[in-house]
Amino acid sequence: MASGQGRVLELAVLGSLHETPLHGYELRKRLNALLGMFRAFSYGSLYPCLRSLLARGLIAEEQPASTTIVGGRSKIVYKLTAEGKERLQDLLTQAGPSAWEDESFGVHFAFFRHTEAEVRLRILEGRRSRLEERLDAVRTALARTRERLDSYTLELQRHGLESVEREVRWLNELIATERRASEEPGRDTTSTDE
Amino acid sequence: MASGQGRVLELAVLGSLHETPLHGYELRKRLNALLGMFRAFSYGSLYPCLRSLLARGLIAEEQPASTTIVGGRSKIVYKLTAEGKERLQDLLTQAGPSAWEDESFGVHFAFFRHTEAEVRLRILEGRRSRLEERLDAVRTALARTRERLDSYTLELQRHGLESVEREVRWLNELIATERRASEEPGRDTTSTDE
DNA sequence: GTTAGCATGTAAGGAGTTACATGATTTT
DNA sequence: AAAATCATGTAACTCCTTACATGCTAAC
Repeated sequence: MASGQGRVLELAVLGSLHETPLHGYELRKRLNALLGMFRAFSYGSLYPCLRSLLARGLIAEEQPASTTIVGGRSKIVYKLTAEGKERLQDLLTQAGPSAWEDESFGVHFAFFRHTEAEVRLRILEGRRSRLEERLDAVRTALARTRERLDSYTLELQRHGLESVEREVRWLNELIATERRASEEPGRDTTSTDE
Repeated sequence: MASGQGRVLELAVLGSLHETPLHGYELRKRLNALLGMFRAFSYGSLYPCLRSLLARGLIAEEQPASTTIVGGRSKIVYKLTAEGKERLQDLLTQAGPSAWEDESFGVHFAFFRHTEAEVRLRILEGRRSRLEERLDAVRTALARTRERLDSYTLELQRHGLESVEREVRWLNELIATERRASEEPGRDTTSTDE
């Protein structure tokens, strides 16, 4: 009964609108260009989400200042309200499973430049432990296996392990970079918008 | 109204039970060991799926021949019926989007040794085109982008592209291997069970 | 003039998760 | 004797997709 649409899509929408006002159709294209490698949203989820956000006062329709008014059913351009910005900050501050699970990590990462350095670090580390747990679980299960596995199963395991290991190494680099940046007294990386 | 649970889980269950009869709890562990890098199933989906399969006559309870009968609520070991084997073959023969999308590809691949060589090839090629479409879409969208992207967004794009490109290369190798095997007049790889 | 793409929306349903409820069995 | 883990199951809920319905506008 929270509101209808999920937090991942909500974050994606609020985050995108924070950069620039957009209408639904283009918003979806942006999102799918930004996150296309990880997930894709359909109109059937986007429009209801926009409605919900509008009803909750987190976004508002922007008056088209002498542009794109052609008549009939035109674009509805949405922009973030003050409450929407607050809500966005709130979502971006949450460093928990809801930030580092498969479905959500990409979206959270995509808006890292609006996220505090501390939170960024905790999310990256959280994701890394999540993946390492998974590696452990599969590796120990594999070690306990009595029967010989066929070549396809083995290949799938090998490829899966390798992919996850690669992501762990990627995270290691990102974490190291974050640490270096936060210890460095020079220029700040805590890119503040506004 | 098809039956309740989805085809992916159904395939995973039928495929596992084809190797050896199992009870729900262990079935889940097997599945999550086999597919743990790609997805994980919970009991809340597994048990209803088993009930549905039982009701449809695709699996049956195995009589515990003088073993593991302790009293009260014991293990319920399921085995594949003749209809279940047919259904499994049916599912394994379907080479369409339902076989090469993200959620299903891993499961289909995991049981490739029960799949005909021709179907294997079409699934691998289908997955490859799917990923290439995705690459194209994201790359052209990226090329059309006017604004400069921040470093996190760029890093996400770079990592995403690289991961997908890696999977495409992996698929290329697998496809080449399949082709070589099918042209080779020597020993067959069309591993028939039974 | 018709296909393709832009633009918005809804209803129904699919596929699974979470949280709960229950109890046996093994390990510490 | 407490804690962990084995074992089965259900109800409510989440989140998203598919398919549909509608109409405008640009390109060919």
